[in-house]
Amino acid sequence: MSLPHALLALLSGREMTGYEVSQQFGRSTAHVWQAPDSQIYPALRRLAEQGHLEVEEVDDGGRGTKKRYRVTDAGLDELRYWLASPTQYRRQRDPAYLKAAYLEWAEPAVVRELLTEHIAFHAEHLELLERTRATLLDGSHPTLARRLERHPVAEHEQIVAWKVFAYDGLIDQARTEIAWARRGLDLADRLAGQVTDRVGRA
Amino acid sequence: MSLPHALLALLSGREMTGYEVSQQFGRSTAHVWQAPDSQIYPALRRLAEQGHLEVEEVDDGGRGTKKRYRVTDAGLDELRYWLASPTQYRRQRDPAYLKAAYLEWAEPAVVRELLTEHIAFHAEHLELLERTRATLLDGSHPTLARRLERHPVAEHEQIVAWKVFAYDGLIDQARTEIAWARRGLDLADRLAGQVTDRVGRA
DNA sequence: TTTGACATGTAATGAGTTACATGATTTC
DNA sequence: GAAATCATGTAACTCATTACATGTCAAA
Repeated sequence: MSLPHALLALLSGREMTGYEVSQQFGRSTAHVWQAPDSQIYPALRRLAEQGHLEVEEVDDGGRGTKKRYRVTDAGLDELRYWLASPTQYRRQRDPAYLKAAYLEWAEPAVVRELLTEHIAFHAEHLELLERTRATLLDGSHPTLARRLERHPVAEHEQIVAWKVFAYDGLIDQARTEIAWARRGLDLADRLAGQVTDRVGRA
Repeated sequence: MSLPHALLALLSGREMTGYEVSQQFGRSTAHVWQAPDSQIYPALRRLAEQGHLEVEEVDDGGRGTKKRYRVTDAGLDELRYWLASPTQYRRQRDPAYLKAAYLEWAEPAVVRELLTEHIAFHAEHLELLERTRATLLDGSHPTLARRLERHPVAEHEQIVAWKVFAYDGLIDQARTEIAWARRGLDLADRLAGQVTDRVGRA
């Protein structure tokens, strides 16, 4: 149930239209919380109904109207309340680890493909995370830059530091996954070697 | 959509009643895939309807009947098919990391509590994982022991190795989380120190 | 005698996914 | 002329969660 809080957190940086929010959810916020448009637009409407967001209808030059959302004081209170309430850890559900525990049912080729794809997936993710982390530090992250404008300079270091901290954790996670899958490939080789040995001796 | 596959994987070790399955989902399988009873019983029924499981009604001495489920050949095929199909990586949705990225909105005391709880949660989890890993290696893991009985000795090492591999990954994940949150506590101290400095100088 | 294990679910609700709908404008 | 971007959703469905329901038996 954190989607509304993810939206409040994102909009705490600056006001945005629904479309901009959905764009951010495809870029920066996506690293910690992903959601499709079909969840975002209704969630924004509900937050507005609850008074956590303020809506302004903006004319969009002939092609209809767009809605600009701004966090209200009640919305900021809700954000702080959520940060202070106990974190709801989600149930463990990891398809890759579930598969890993039962790899005795898979052919060696399947095992290798699975682990290779695990590495590829997280390597790509890792690269993206590292690139984004760099933009946080060199000031070229547009959403962060706009966020900082609204805060006194004394607070900037703190704001940046927590964002970098979050990315550091995600980067560590990705590296952990890659290292694990590499050890899995080594294990696959060892197990294959043993089978070969037995066949050779027979 | 991996719950049915988690059930097939678990039942590939030996036949079980619905209750035993739900017990295992509270113990060994839970580390990679958790589900409540209300999901497990209907899922077992659906797997039986699809022919992936075989049901046997067992009289339970006066107190009704229980159902014993056994994986069919079609069920094993489905398990192998699932292992070979591309892993569906789930959308990133981590409340702890979402909070971390916006900790500038939280009081220092809230930050510390959050990170301390993150450490406690994963430390407890880690301990459980390490204890379970040990039982896999010393032969005292009951579900694994029963699974091995049904396989030739030559395959035992392989079966155990993949289970241990999965646990090793989960253990690394838990350690990564703990290390990350510890660095967060250091960061909180550093940021608090700076505020104190400024106040001191003023 | 009450607690916990055994045994199997249903019902209501909420969260999340996939596919689709619509139409303008800008860029290649 | 086609593709991408802007802009906002609905509808149908599946998956997951929480709470509840029901009754027996064994052990403390």
